[in-house]
Amino acid sequence: MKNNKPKYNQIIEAAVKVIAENGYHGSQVSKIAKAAGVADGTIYLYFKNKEDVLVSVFEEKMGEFIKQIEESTNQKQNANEKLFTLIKMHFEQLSADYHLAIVTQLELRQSNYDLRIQINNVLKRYLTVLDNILKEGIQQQLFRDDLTIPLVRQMIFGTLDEIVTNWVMNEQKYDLNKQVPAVHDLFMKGLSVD
Amino acid sequence: MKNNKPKYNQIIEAAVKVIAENGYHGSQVSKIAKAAGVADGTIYLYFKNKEDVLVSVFEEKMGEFIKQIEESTNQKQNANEKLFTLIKMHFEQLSADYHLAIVTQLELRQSNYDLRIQINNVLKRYLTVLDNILKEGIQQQLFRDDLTIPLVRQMIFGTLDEIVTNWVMNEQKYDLNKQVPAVHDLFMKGLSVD
Amino acid sequence: MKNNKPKYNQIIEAAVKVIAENGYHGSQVSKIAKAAGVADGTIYLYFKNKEDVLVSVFEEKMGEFIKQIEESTNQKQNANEKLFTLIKMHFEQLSADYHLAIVTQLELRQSNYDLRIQINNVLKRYLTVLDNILKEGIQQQLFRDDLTIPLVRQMIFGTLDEIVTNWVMNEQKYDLNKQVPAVHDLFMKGLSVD
Amino acid sequence: MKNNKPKYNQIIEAAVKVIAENGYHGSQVSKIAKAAGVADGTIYLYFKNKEDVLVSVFEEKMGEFIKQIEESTNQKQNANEKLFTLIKMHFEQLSADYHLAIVTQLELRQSNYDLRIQINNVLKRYLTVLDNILKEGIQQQLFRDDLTIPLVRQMIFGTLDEIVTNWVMNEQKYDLNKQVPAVHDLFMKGLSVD
DNA sequence: AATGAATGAGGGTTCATTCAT
DNA sequence: TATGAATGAACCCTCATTCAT
Repeated sequence: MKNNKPKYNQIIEAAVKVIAENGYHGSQVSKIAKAAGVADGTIYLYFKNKEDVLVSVFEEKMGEFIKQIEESTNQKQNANEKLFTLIKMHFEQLSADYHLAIVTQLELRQSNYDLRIQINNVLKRYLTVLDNILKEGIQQQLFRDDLTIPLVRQMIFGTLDEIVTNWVMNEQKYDLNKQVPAVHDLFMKGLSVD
Repeated sequence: MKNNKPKYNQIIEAAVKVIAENGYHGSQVSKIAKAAGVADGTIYLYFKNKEDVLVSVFEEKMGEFIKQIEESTNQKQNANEKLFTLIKMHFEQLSADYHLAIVTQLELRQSNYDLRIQINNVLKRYLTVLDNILKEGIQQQLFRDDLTIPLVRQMIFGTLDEIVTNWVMNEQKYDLNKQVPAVHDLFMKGLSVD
Repeated sequence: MKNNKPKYNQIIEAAVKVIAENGYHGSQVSKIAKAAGVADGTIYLYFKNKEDVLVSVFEEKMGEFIKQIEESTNQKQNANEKLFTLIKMHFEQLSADYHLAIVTQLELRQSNYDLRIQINNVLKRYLTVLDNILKEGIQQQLFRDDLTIPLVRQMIFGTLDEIVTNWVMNEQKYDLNKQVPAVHDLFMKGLSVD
Repeated sequence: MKNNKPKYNQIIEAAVKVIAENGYHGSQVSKIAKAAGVADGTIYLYFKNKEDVLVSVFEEKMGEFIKQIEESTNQKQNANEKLFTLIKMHFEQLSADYHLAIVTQLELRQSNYDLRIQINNVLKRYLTVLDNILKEGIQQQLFRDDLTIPLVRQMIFGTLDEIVTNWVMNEQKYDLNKQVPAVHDLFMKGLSVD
């Protein structure tokens, strides 16, 4: 198992730090290696190439990110609360990890098409969580039954992602966590007065 | 005036085509020049450097994109219809220009931080249009008066952007325009049953 | 005749100014053209190529420089006075023309081998003046008759050139003209005590 | 230590050869690398950039050149003999190294202002040797005590440099070493008959 | 397993020169 | 004569990857 090798994790952690501090294009393999305390060549004993390092960063970090959301939402009984928890956990985790937020929202987006395909694969698990909450909400008659699930999923994910990106680009000046109720309320009630 | 110079436009059009077909990192200056039917050096008579070409592509294309949305929404009387028109025009224009959709949704996002800052400046006009519709809707008592405008704006933009990006990444297999009423409905009514 | 064309001289004068202010490598044809108030292409109506401009600058300016020295030394009766006058005129003329001194001592030396060959041709007239003074001095029994003329010529030219170059590189902080008697004295008497 | 790295010296030697044979402007990094038997990128493991290679060539070669002169003159007892030895060593060393003479006398002078500043710094050691000989000569009452040392230093250096440059530009057709006594004699006795 | 010196392909940009007007 | 827009060849440097030790 990859993850049990200590150097593997050293490299992943170093990569997050280096990318957050130097940007995607300022993160040479040699810089990551140095930050990880290994030789350049050692990177290639644990990763196929540089792209594999970046994908792995995303997989490891987003895997944990999604796992936390899964576990937290599972503890809630109804879809409404689950949605609230998902939003809360999404904002909370990225608020808590300064480096990670920069890396996922800004830097890894500069990767090429192929890398983004792989990133999307990782995100599928997140989208599945969302889909399940939506289905459950409809069954529980908390959500409208005429909703197109993929569309709603895109709305929710697009919104959360946009909000976090804006927050990161504004140098994280305000408290993201305070937005949770308003965002949840917006999803639930929409714009209309009645 | 920049725009009246035919070579300027030739280069812009060539850049869109080359970037759409070769990806951001596969779009060398020489490739763009060849596609535009000019010499490499000619690029530098019209643009400061390669980045300036890319910024200009975005400015010209998104400028027109936003102008169309502004004009169309201005012809509508109430905020509800304006929002509908905005969504419709957003999807319509990107549906209609295969290359442009790829470039704006996928390729230009791979640009570095500085370029993305400039891209965001161009998008401000779009966000202003959105903000004005929202303010108008609240005044007209069509939208709830407890809405946080920046948040709603982020929701709408994030959603539309995510939907278009998904459509492009799915190789534009389905008809984006058919989604307009559902998206509009989603924004208006939210998820709740009542 | 080249010299009667006003544009020819405009370009020469512009070249001296531009090279003095921007250095050899910062003096593009377009910059010289602009300073001369002509179009880039016009340069090529009066000069074969850029190198020809630079050679012509040297020819024109050094031609006048040497002519002044020839005329002044011719008015002196003996070789000793002629040598004194040559040194005086050499320093005087370069002291008086700030731009010219920079161009001849520093910038044109950065030219390539071929250009320097042509520069040396221009300097031959100067060296001939020197040789004649030396021959005359020997005939007049003012100078030792065992002198090797080419060697002495190289000593005198090398010395004057080195002194002026040092003065230019020290940003012309001291008065070059005050050095004339000491330099002349040095040439005449050498280092020995007796 | 730089000098113990074999590649460092390979590159220096290759640079001298390439510059001597192709001229300053014909000496691309790739050409130097090829001549040194290393990859282009290897140059940048040992030198900051191309200019650093050229400065280092001058530092290494002139450093050795000056060291030889220092050691040889130190073995002589009086200033007169030291001056003779300095001239002799100056001519001897450049006579002995065909490539080096071309590089120092012709090609490196085509470098830009910044590089020439650094070259001048290297030469300061040579000028100090000269100054010390002059001071010693005055103390020993072998040289006139009314000499202005900087001026005499400029005369001697300017003369030697001009003589060697002429010899190189004449394709080294005559024996430079035979000139030593005459040059020394000229410095000592000057031009005057008495 | 680990090292790190060495590799070498690849591209944005400048600028002397040309030529249609 | 004069223009100046257009040309396109030329080059330094970076950095992901390899491989002998």
